Amino acid sequence: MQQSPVPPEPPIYRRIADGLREAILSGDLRDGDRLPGENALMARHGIARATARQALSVLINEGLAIPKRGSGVYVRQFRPIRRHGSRRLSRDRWGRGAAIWDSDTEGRPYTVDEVDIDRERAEDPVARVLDSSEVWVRRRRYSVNGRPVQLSVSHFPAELVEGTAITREDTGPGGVYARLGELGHAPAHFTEELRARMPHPHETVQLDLPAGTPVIVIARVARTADGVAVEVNEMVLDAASYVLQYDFDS
Amino acid sequence: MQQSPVPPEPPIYRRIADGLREAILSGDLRDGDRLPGENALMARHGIARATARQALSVLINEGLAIPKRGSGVYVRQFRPIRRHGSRRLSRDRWGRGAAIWDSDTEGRPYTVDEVDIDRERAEDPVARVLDSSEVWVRRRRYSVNGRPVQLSVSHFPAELVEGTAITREDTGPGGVYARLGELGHAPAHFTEELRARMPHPHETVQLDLPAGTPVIVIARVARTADGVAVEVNEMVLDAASYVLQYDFDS
DNA sequence: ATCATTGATTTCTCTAGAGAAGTGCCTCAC
DNA sequence: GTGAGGCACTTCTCTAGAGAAATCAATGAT
Repeated sequence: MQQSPVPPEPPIYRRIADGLREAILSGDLRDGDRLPGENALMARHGIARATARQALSVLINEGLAIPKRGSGVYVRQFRPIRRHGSRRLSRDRWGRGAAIWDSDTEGRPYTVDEVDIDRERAEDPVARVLDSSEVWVRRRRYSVNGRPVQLSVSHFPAELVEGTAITREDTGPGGVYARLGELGHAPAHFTEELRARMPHPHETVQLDLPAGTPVIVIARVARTADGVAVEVNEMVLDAASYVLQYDFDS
Repeated sequence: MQQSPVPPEPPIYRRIADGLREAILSGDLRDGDRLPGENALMARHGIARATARQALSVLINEGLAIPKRGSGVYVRQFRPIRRHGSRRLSRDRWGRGAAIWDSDTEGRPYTVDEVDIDRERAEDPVARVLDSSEVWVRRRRYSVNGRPVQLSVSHFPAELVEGTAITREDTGPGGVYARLGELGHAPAHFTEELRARMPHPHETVQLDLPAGTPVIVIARVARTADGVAVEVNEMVLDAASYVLQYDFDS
């Protein structure tokens, strides 16, 4: 026997999800619009509640819709912030309007929600890169317009920054990089390693992420002109809130 | 009245999911191990099938587990490829062992699965950046070890590349960039815009993605030394298969 | 006018059961 | 030995129903 020549048609919940997705992607349903809810889908298609929920959960896990308990299911909106890798190269040499993706022009105020500073024993990869078993750790959460968008954990070699403003909440003008400069260890080279994955539960809570939202994880290593690593910074970004931009030559 | 002082304990399905996640993240369950399935969870916790499924679906949507119909649910593995942004800067100046995340050392063979070349009318953002309403489009799929990992769609201004090898399947030695160089339009500056999101259905099919896997979308613009855009390349990467690395100064 | 309460609507959690469909192993015929 | 068939086990899809919990608007009391 050959393989069945009829492509088996997809299950009900998927056909319903496909229809709704089509409506969203085609623009029939726009940012913030209300989708037909469980009851509406049950009535219209003559299906059980669980099946209607399954259809909606497809869109929710795809990040296209957001459920609001007691209210309804709504089309999600996407209005990201632009984050530049290397500032030095990305100055408006090639002007505006050249971007592929829309993004809110800078100018939105970043606020630091939570700060937590500690001296700790360094974990393995960090210890190896910084060549130091003890580190000062600065944990912060950033928000824009009241919405948390980024978690950041910076590590510094303990002996290097001991007693400086880097170990205090207020790092002074210019921030930690200015302080490192004063110590004769100004960062000159950066390496950013970048991944995307689904968030862990504590990240979901701290960033207030709806289902279906990945996070972008950036591990940045800052080095002096001599190649000595002076900072390891692991950032966790709400992927729906960011467009990252990197510019380079050659 | 004050707010309820008792934090309401999470629902059953979530407590079960938390337990399993703990086992995975702590290493009790390792790559490829089999998780307790629906029947096991039903028996052990005295719950209905739907509730057991709900617990498992949490882990599946988090990308921690992969269901295999007729067989079981298994712990997912993560062994990414490293992709370098700027080759020029990232030469081993700062040696090996300095990376934060493990990744398979290069050397794995890329293969191009599918190629599709067409002359088309350019869509809006591409037309604006390339300053050209007609483009040649090269669509490709890349695989590593037989697994598809990346989709890539390159756009070139039609008048610029008309009649060259860029419009043919075999672009010759050095690829499209060598051909652009021969035309006097060698790429010198690159801008990469980068997002992460859940995949669209056709991406799920083409990359054979399990649930809970985000994609990384990179829009790269290549420009000549004069700042003229000569290529727009939109890439879609399986996020579980990649670590991206960018190096820059200042 | 302002605030508390009520009620309708909505999503969320869970039970119980049933058949379909894919996987993998074992047995039996050859 | 080797292959075919069957069987147990697994995930997948769906039905029907019920109560909990959050939201939102309207109503009523102050």
